Amino acid sequence: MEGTLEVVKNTVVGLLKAGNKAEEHLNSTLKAFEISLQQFNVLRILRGRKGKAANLNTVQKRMIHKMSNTSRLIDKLIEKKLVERDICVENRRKIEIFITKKGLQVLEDLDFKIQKTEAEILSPLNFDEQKALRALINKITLKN
Amino acid sequence: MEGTLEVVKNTVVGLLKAGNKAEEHLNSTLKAFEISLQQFNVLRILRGRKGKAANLNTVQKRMIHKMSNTSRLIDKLIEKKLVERDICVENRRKIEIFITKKGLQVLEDLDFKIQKTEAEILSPLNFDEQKALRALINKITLKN
DNA sequence: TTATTATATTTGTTTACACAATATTTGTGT
DNA sequence: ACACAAATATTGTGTAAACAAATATAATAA
Repeated sequence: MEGTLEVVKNTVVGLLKAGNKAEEHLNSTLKAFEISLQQFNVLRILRGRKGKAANLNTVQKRMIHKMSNTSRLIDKLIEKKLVERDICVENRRKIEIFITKKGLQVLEDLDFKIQKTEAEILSPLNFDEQKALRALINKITLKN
Repeated sequence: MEGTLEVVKNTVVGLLKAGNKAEEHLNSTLKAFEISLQQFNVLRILRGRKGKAANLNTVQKRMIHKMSNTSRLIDKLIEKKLVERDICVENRRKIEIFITKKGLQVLEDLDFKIQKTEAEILSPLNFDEQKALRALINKITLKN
């Protein structure tokens, strides 16, 4: 009979491995574009805002990696002219970030390749299994 | 009707987020012991060898993060006297790494705390769900 | 044997991360 | 209004990561 502790441990280790494997896959796809997964993710968040700006705080909360210096990540995207940064007029502590046309273009160029990579990552699972996995993962992530 | 692409994308993003969340949890538990998750993982791999040495290659293959410079990670563990390194006599290219008594002691001190953290990570799931998650994740990880 | 190729690990270097400290602006209480 | 606390973002600094290049040993072929 399998012990509870073992299941927990193996599941967590598996989760870490699966996450890292997915990350490696995606990073290797993104590498040709000289863009990191974190940067890509921020771009996608900004695209999701449909033109509206987002302040750093909001971006940070939605990021995959809860890194502490999002400022510098944004700096890198600005250097590449993929996003722009303004000071928020209502609250001058905040800044507003939005994606540029070039940023949108880069995302468009990437979309198909990333879709393919994502599909590859989940290829061992059929559609129902993918949905099941997502449901389980959401329970973990959304709670707390 | 939900599109396939959306499911794939959301599942992958969820996987990344869940993995990173778990990593943060574990790292914060390990922080007090001034040991990183990667280092901890290597220690657990070595403990699993029950005294037998492992060469770097083997360790690297079992690691969660497929980082390119495991040498320096081992250096850190040696500095802390948690592992030792010998040159393999049969094949002097290889090195043999094994965990010290101090390393085993540190792991023992950590075991309960890590168990608790792991349980916390999976706490939104009941036992059957945890097993289901593990099965799905294993399919992803073991393939390829 | 000698040259060539493959394997295993280490080292150099650039870049990114973690964490703390520091502005800067806003909100609150007296 | 003023002092003090909270919110928001940036910067400084040490450490670890990514990636390539180098080293050392072993295996193979000519």
